[in-house]
Amino acid sequence: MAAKQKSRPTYAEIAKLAGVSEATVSRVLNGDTKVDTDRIAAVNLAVEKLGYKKHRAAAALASGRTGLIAVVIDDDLSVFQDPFWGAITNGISRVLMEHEMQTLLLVAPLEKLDSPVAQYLQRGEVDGAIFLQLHKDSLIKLLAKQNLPLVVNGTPHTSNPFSYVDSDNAGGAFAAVRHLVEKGRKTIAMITGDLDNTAAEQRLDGYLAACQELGLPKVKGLVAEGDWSREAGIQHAQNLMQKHPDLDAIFCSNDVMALGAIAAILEAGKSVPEDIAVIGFDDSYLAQNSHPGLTSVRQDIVGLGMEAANMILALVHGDEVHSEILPCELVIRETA
Amino acid sequence: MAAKQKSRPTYAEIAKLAGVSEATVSRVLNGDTKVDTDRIAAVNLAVEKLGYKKHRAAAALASGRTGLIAVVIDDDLSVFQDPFWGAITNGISRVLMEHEMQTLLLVAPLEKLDSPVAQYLQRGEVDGAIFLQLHKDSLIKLLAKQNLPLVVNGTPHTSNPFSYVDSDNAGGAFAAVRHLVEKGRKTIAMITGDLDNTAAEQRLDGYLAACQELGLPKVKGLVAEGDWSREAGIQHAQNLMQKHPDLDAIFCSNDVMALGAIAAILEAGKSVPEDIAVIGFDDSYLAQNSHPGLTSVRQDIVGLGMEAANMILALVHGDEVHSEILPCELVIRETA
DNA sequence: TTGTACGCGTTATCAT
DNA sequence: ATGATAACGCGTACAA
Repeated sequence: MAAKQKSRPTYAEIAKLAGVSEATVSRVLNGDTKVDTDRIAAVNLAVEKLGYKKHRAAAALASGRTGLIAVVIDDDLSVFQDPFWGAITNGISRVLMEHEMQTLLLVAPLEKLDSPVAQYLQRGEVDGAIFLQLHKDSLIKLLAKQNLPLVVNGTPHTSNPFSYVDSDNAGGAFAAVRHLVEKGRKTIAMITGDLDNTAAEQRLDGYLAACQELGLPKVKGLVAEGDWSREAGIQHAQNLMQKHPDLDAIFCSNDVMALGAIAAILEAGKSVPEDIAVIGFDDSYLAQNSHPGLTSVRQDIVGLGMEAANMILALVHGDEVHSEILPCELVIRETA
Repeated sequence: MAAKQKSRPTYAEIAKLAGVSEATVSRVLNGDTKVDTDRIAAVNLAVEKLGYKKHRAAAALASGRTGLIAVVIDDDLSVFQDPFWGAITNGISRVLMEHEMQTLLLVAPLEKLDSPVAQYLQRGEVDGAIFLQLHKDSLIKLLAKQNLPLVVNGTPHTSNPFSYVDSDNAGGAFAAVRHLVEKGRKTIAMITGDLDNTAAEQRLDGYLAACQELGLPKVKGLVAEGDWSREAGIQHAQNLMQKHPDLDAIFCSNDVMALGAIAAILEAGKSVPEDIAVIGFDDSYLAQNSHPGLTSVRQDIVGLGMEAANMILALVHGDEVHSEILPCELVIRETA
């Protein structure tokens, strides 16, 4: 054994110093109201004096609660690059720490129901789990059955009663199109994300709703399904320009495709935004550092994380929660 | 089966099923060699049959080891956007999971020695810690004194014997300058990062070494100290172009400043790379999605994480480790 | 090599 | 409201 730790104070010492029983110490430290005021003070004083900190393993063993919340990321390539995870995890972690809970990071493929992560979650080693970018609902259905508190980032496919947080994707898309219309654009195309994805779907819905409500003429072939990649942005922008010579705006479901589209437009000898305006989605690092500056729909990613954390805390506490939709904000730069 | 709380199997049940004592079960499950082969088999069979998984809290309480490694991120704004931490954390997590260890994420400001994170780490609630992007060495000095296994990402300022992982910043910078020279560039400037930062320092060293070894004429004022920001890239590029009309290349200490420099160059009516070549550092998302494509020095970020994890595992195990420097690779695109 | 027995620090139940 | 005291599940001296 690596002998090292000078042994920490325990309830026994606090109890002795405060002149109460260990049970009372426990009550005070766990916020039990039915304790005499003087004794509460005495215990707190002793805690202070001894520099006592609760031993989490012992508490976990006795109570069955670990003080750990899992943040689960389905391990695919996007994780390596997308700053989204950093921001949302930051928001989660911040809130959890305020509540003396810790963030356990689980990054692994989730395809199978018997994957290491799936097993781990079923083992009761965390008090709850927050899923980021869930590809399939099967795992969370299983976990929900086992009464593990769950929060999902992004609208789930199923209408099952999962609590989730999400951005107002439709609203953000609507705002983008409205801005384009206000700028006098008439022929506005959209390059969507992978439409298996609910966010992509919602952004398309927002675009379609805006087109209709704002009285844009219905033109066929203005919507192209992309896959979030730069290449998709390039390809679809080229196609759209060919088929619609009067095209004067493209709304893209993320910034990467928007930058691809801009590259294609410039390559074709047209200018942005003079000839064709472009709006992206996410207001990512990319948008902020692009030249010309990319107009984009900002999500409050840290806010999503904080909401998710608050929800999981409520669920762990046994409270009811309702899903949260956070508003988006259009950040106007030079491309639209 | 309508039992609602299917309580998990414990040593008692395994012991009974395998016909051995609980102590023997413990020995088998912890890899003690001095156990009869037949009994090992019997225990393993029972474990399999019962679907037993160790209760980590109980093990932690009894052994003093938690099975948790903290990944500590000094909470500043960069965390929100920089994809670096996602990649490195991914590498860490992957390796730890293979060894049945979990990744505990600690994101908070570390300025003070008595910050919540600092206290947490001193409380023995993790078996070790990996520090990402450490600004000051004071905290790790304190923790090292308390024998907490530590690994730092990035070269520490102090020459204290901290184990660390880092990219070969100097080597990467050297390769960038060599590439520029090979392309016929004569007047190569550098915009550094904040030189308090060891990575920025090392990249500058690599640049200076290359200038000397490759026989570039010594010109004053070709090095500008930036602060990693886009604005720094813009400003310094403007200054450099003014002061050095024959400037034909700029090497930047990160991609953000490189993109800022490119924007400034284009704004000044010059072309990239025809008039002035630009190389960044990190080969980030930004470089990969920029237009024109940014030539940049790639770090093996996931590799850094994996190395860090392997090192901390060795340290926890009581082994000696030596710091690791991973090579960088120049990714050539259009700007140089 | 194996088993006994106790300890780890906290929580929760049960009397009082 | 308070205090004994029994779990919680595992690790490990010590004995055999």
